[in-house]
Amino acid sequence: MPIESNFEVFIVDDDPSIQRALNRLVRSHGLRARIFSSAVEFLSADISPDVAGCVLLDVEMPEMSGIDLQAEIRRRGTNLAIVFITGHANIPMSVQAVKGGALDFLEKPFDPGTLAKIIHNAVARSRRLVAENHELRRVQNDFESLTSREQEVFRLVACGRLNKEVAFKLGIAEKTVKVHRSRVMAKMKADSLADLVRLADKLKLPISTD
Amino acid sequence: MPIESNFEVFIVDDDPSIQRALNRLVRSHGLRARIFSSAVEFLSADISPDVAGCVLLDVEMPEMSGIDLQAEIRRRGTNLAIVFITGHANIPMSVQAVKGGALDFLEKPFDPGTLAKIIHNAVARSRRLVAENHELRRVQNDFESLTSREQEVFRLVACGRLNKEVAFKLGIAEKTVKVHRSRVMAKMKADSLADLVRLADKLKLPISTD
DNA sequence: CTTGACATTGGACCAAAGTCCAATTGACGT
DNA sequence: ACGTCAATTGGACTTTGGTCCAATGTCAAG
Repeated sequence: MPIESNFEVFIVDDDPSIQRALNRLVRSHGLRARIFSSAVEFLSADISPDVAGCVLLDVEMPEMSGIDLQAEIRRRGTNLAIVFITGHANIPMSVQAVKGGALDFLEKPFDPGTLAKIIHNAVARSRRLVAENHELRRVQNDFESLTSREQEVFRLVACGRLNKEVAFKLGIAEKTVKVHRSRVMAKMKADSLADLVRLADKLKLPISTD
Repeated sequence: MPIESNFEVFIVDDDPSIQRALNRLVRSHGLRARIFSSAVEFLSADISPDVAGCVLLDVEMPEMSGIDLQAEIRRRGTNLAIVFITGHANIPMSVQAVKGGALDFLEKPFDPGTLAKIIHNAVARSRRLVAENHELRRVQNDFESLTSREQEVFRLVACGRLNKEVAFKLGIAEKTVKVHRSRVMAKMKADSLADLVRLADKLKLPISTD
């Protein structure tokens, strides 16, 4: 199962022989791989959240462990799928890794076919994450382009409030609410109230009933 | 940290000495525990989705393994948090368990304090699941109380269609759509369009733009 | 056959939302 | 001081949505 491109594989392992072995395997599936010998080296590559890819990660490395690197990768908001590949691991480690969102956790030596399947899943997951994240940032940008008043109106309208209720809560005229509201619709690129509500949910705007 | 009641702990292990040990530990936290010696015995208890609780589960048991039981528990739609506790486990097992949604995976002997913290998390998770599930079923019931026509109107309205558009799509008068629509609002107990949209999303009604 | 649920529509209105055009007031930066 | 942007409001409508009451036709179950 050859995987299309625009998907990158990052190999992070301090053992050159493992690097080569993984690299060969990855290439045999028609994928490019970038190789890093340490966690910090990988982090310095500063992968954009727009990149779909997966990280083949060794748990035991000097300086920063794979588990720590995973946390840092998550913190930085990349959208890569993380697959641990390791020689000497224990249960708590693997549990923490998977609980931390790792796609899988393989022990060496591993079956090449297994890795192939996992990479296939990684493609699907990472691409989905990239797409969702991209959409979320678009929505967030639009939201930030709203003036603070428009944001208030947005929130209240998304809670299902009538224009007159919004007006009362904000102490302004209903007419003014209409103006803000229509600007909100335009700036958020929503072409129906249903749309707007879904955008509000994506932004996790607080939904209060009061 | 004593945990309030209306939370049940299920111990599933074929070793009586382990059963007793876990039971003591659980009771010391002010919680009742029900003890089962096998997976099938536990399944025959047929736990309702309304029960908040956690299962302390041994992986290695005759007949049905803990992992298999986990799958069955999930399939049956209970809302219990699952915690594996085991003596002889391996990495693939723990990975599969956590990927399958287990809250945690402990090796014997385990630190009692660790289990206490885990049970605390289990309380939070299971209660949340129960609440969410309860709400979802309420919404599903309401949805099923709609006539098929009302369901169609619901779907289209939740997509942001105007009454006149819905009318055109269904080949009926706009007036009729209004009637269905107001019945939908009443039956779904939605008091605003925003509400209705969120209910549609909970039900995962298909959102088509055509 | 009768009853009841469901789908449909009309008329008459009222309420809510959306649209143009126009205008005033403040704050902020150049 | 000038220009721009944000916030505000009015007037005048048009469009949509929602409600009440009433009525007709279908179809299946009792």
